[in-house]
Amino acid sequence: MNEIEQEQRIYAVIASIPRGAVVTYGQVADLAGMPRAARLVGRTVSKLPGDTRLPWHRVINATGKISMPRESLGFDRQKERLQEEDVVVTNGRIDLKEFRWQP
DNA sequence: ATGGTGACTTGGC
DNA sequence: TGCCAAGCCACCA
Repeated sequence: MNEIEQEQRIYAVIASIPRGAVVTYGQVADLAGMPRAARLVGRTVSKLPGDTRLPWHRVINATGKISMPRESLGFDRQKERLQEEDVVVTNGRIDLKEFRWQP
């Protein structure tokens, strides 16, 4: 599959994440049929246009943390969006046991 | 070609 | 929990 096709798959997976739930980059990769491509997912997400409708904020890393510097603008943006949909974020961390989405 | 760099993950201590 | 080393994928200087 080509680049665009990979992006489309990743977008589709992210778009399917229900409100109030989160998934890890690796999980997105798996669901998109691209195991071990977590980094690709991270890179793809980082290049999303600022006005995208995709719920990219529901994607976090395997340790349950927001993958961005705590002081960054993006960090705050993601945190706000998550809390807005009742996802508990403490110290940039989310409890995967409770909020991880399992299709 | 070659080494460095991420919005990553896993295993070990 | 936290830090590290390796493995991993795509990109770029």
